Amino acid sequence: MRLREILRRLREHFGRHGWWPAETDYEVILGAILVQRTAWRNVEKAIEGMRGRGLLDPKAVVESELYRLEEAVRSSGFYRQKAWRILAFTRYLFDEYSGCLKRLFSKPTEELRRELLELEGFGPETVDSILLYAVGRPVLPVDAYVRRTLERVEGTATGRMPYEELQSLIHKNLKGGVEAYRDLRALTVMLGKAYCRKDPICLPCPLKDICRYSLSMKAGLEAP
DNA sequence: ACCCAGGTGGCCC
DNA sequence: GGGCCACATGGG
Repeated sequence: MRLREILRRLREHFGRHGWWPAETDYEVILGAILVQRTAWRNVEKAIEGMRGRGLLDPKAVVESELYRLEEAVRSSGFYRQKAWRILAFTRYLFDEYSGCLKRLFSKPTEELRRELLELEGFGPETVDSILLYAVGRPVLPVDAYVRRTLERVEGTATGRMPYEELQSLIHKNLKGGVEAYRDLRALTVMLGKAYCRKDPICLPCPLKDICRYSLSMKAGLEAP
């Protein structure tokens, strides 16, 4: 897998961008839940909905009524499940860790990962996003953008591997630690958005000449 | 009136 | 392991 090369080109093209758009660790967790199968612009509204109701703080959330949380996050879609998942996680945080994220985060990566995966609505991508962007562990969330990028550069056999299998293959082939994984995740998202067919931007796609496959235009890896 | 977006869980074979 | 479905809103 040419992950080093992919990352090098993306960094050269977009600059370093180890982002997660959030002010606090708790907000990263909220965003990771709210963004499930949803466009980020709708998540922003939901976060603002929570901010407007004073709900960006775990203490406020755990004392809040479910319906109030639901109306706050309505714009993110699947709002009933998401409100419940946020409330259930926050209750668990208070029941098990006195509401202290630092205490939860102090566990070893594998143990913490297994524990978070037990929570309702915390699948592998949500958990790994939290591990990478809130806890700061070298774990790559394998999202749709990473998959589509690898499908085109390396082929569908790679892009469609089961989650854990693909993730460990990536971990084996890219050792740059937290910074590398944050950049790879962020920059593949930026690539997908920048080269979406509907986007008017017309620059050469930084990966075009190393793509073995171009399936559909949908993921946007075709240069315009 | 479609189709899609930075998933997850349940059910089926 | 893989295929299908519900979950729901906002934008193109």
